[in-house]
Amino acid sequence: MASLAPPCIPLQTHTFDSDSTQKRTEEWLFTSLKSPRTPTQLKSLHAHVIKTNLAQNDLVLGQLLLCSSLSDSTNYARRVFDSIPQPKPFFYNAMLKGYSQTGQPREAIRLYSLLRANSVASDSYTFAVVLRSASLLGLIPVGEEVHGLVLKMGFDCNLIVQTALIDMYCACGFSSYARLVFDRIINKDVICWNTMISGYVKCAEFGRAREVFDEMPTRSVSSWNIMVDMYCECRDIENARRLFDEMPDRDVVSWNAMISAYAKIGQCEDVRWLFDKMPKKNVVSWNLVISCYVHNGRFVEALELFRTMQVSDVMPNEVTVVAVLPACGHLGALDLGQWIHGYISRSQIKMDLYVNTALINMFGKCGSVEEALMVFDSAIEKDTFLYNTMIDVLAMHGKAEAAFGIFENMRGAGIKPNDVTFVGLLKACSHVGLVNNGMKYFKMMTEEYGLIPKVEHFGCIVDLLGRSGYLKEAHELIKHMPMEPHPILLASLLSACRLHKNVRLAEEVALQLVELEPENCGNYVLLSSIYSKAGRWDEAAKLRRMMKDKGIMKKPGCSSIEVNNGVQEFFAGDRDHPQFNEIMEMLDQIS
DNA sequence: CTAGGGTTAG
Repeated sequence: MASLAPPCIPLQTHTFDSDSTQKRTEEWLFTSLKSPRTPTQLKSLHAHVIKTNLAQNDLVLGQLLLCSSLSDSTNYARRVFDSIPQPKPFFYNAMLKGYSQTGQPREAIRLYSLLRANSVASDSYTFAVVLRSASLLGLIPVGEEVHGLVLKMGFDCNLIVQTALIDMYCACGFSSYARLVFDRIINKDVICWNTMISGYVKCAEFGRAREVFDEMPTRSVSSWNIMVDMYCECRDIENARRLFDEMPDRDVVSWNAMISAYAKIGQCEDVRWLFDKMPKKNVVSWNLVISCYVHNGRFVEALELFRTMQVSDVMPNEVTVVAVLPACGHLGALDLGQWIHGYISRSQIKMDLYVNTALINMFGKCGSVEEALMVFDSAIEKDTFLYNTMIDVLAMHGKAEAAFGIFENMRGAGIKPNDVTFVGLLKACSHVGLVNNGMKYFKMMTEEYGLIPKVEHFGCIVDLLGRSGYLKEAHELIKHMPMEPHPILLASLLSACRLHKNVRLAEEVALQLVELEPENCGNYVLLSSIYSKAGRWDEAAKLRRMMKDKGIMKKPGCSSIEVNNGVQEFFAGDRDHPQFNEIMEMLDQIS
């Protein structure tokens, strides 16, 4: 949920001299509470409310609640709410509104139970908010109870409540109940129609959704957007595009929905073409293109686009930084990563779970374990993803003990490890050769947590055994795995053979590997280097000839560095760089 | 009512 809070404008000065009457203070408070406020401002305003005996004034107090709720300070609002002896129905609604708008449906439902327990009157507004929360949580019992009350109290002519009911029933998977409500409404508005259509889409009843769409007397842009989105979900991009081209008007959402469709299937060119063509872009548009580039390994372009965004009129948000940070990580662009870290602290971007995870991952990939740990320690909320990432970063840097420690913290905090957690732990073991620990975690994962080992886990174990010289055991494990041997496992064993100079097994594995993926140059290179190391030059030469005959090219190695806020990529054997000679001279000097 | 985000074996 995006922050509704700041920019908070400063409070207008108000003096409490003899001139300032109660009325004027009241007016001042009321205006001040119309805009979002920082926690400090709220506190001082609340103090004034109490000091001036305005706590009896329902209007001012209600406005204070509403203001706190909508300034992302629902906790503060709740404290004020709880200090009121008998809150008026309006206060409940203000609180409910806050919970609903800050994405806390669970709290909204809890407050609603309190409202029912205290027999406080509800109105159509209460019902609409509670239904929305129930729909988010899929709480059909609450939804049905509210439906009963709505009928009993005669709110069944209220379009907003009816629409909320349709949404709730569809979110809980009962589209037929929703349809019953829908059919009884006489004067349906566009939102009501749209809710029915999107409800059918949510229940994966695409044919019905289309029927309702075709029946609509008048369609809004959203109606079309829902349909475009529906076809995207069915992976029917042709129909999505047909509808997009057909629709009479397109808004940002329409363009973004279409861009998102192309992004999902990795068509960066179409994504970029639409992005450049759209008349008005918002933050979602930028995020879509950036993340599309990143997901397709086009990190340099992603960073370039991020730079362009900074000089545009759109401000980056949480999603933007989560999208660009992996690009920094992949390119090892620590400077830029650090700059983004600072930028987040300076701006209104919240360090949520996603942002923190992306930061830890980026710092880890860029080699700064210290900064990764700093972000980890400062994270207020920690979930499985965040722990997994931290464990993985420590494993990557050979800090096995620290990784184990984080794992223990995780268990202590009651956060459930998943299969990825164990990939990290096993990786930590294999990097420092802790065979016993590795076996312990492998056992723990299956026996204590009931997780089914995947190729990734076997990969770590093969690596762990192989590196420590248990080549035979590793080979046996691959043979007896419950799944097909992934080429990566064999490649891992092959490099272990090279490490421990076991040419006989290496040959066996390499042949199997070459059979499995004949087009991969790496396998030939590895085997040929094993032959060379063992002094079997003719076999090595034979292999290279074989590669040539099959037309297998060695892929150039690639590395990148940050230069003046840009990222330069280098390919092995690339002599086309304009400053090639200077670079070589510099390299000579360095060595 | 509609669009965007994080961890995974060499």
